[in-house]
Amino acid sequence: MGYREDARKIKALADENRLAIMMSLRQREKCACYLLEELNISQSTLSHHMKLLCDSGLVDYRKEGKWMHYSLSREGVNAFREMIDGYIRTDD
Amino acid sequence: MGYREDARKIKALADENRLAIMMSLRQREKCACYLLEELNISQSTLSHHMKLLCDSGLVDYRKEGKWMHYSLSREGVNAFREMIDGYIRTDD
DNA sequence: TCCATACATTTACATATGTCGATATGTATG
DNA sequence: CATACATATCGACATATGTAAATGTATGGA
Repeated sequence: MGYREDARKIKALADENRLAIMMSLRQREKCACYLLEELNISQSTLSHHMKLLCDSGLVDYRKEGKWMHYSLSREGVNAFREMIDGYIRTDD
Repeated sequence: MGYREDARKIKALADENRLAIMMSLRQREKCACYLLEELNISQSTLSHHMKLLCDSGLVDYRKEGKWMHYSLSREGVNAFREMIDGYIRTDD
């Protein structure tokens, strides 16, 4: 069973800065420089967090010139929800 | 904002052994000694994981004599689901 | 009361993770 | 091409986390 992979995806969300990023992305697509102003973290730290979120599939990216635009991935988010549900559903 | 508390709860699920425990508890209530046989971990490690799961609210416990019986908490699980949803919902 | 059983707590340690400064890479613009 | 800007990667470090052995605590039976 692939508990390791699922744990890795859940870990992508298990950090307060990444939760703040997710909340911000719920509104609309944001570029990295915008997120950087919202959060009190360094640019390298933000880049690290965005990599984890993108790798997990929760966040999509779009490169436009010098800018990286990040947004919630509808597919990734739905897959995540179902994955979580597989662990916490109580089968009434 | 309570990102820290939410991150803590999500972390409770972000481990492969704890995911295996959740899958096992989906079937029915289990005592610690039973879980111990299912998982290849030491007794102290299991106890540690159960504490994290109980603290997160996802798992309920019931003490019966020498035995500890663990089960999914319906309330905790529903609260967890909604908490997660608050971060990944895309507001269509 | 003594002992075995079931579980929790403590302690120690190796690995994982979050963080930032420094540096590298890529992109537009003069 | 040189420079500025946006972002990624690297290196180092402190803290968090998962793990198990040893020990502590509670419960029940002989």
